[in-house]
Amino acid sequence: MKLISIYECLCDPTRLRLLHVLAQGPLCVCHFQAVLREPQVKISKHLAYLKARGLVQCERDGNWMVYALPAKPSRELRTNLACLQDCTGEDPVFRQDLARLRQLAPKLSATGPACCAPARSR
Amino acid sequence: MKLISIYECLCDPTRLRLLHVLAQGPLCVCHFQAVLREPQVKISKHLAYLKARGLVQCERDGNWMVYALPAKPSRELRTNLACLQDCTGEDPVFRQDLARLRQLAPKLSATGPACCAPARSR
DNA sequence: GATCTATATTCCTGCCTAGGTATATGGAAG
DNA sequence: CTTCCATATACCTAGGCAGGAATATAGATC
Repeated sequence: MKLISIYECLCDPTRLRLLHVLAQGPLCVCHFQAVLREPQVKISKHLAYLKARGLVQCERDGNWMVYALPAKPSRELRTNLACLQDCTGEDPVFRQDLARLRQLAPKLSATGPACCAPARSR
Repeated sequence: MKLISIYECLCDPTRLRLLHVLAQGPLCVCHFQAVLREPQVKISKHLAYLKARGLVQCERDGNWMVYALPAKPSRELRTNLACLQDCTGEDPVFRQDLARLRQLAPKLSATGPACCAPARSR
């Protein structure tokens, strides 16, 4: 029953925040650290959890790992992610995450979703 | 963060089945036993879990405890229950539960949501 | 090859939960 | 008051997960 693994992913606040932010577009781990203000281990482990259950995909880009929602989400996943977006509107934690993500926006459009990228080939 | 407790409730198969069946209307514990074909302890404990988090309400009717979805569900709960209904369509387990519920229908309309009720005042 | 950086993994501890068995409760009926 | 029925709770065991600290890995740079 695959639905269950979706809900298992959704029943932790950190993972909800990750998915909520990911809905805005792909992101690398260190950007997640900046947006959520949580330690690297915590972020990495929750992303691994999500990946093991197919809620996110990832791709290496140099030193950085860029995470994204699946290109072709299942019907259940699509429905539930939409539902999540629908439920996060008022909560200050989610709003603050988005606010910090927006602060990163200029850097993102310069370098892509991978991080700070001081000396990278693009 | 109340959303989390909703998802905590949704991440167990038995609880999903209970909520799915409850969407059809209130029901007593022994009817749940018949519909899910699960032992009484299991049903009772999961209903208690749901109740503790406000996903169901209950009311005593003689010897029977009748469980129901909240009269005024929060926005998050409403959205997620709708989403759940949307995701359960094809799964054989959920379909079978509904089929067994329908078999109980004549008895239900005779006695109300409380059980077999051999000698009851209505 | 040595080093640095970003990220992943391992190990540990504490907590929560699922499931079962046995037992308790609370109301109805005799 | 005793018995019976439906349901709830206590107790136990095994497993999973969250979080942190320390360490490993993989690619880039020198």
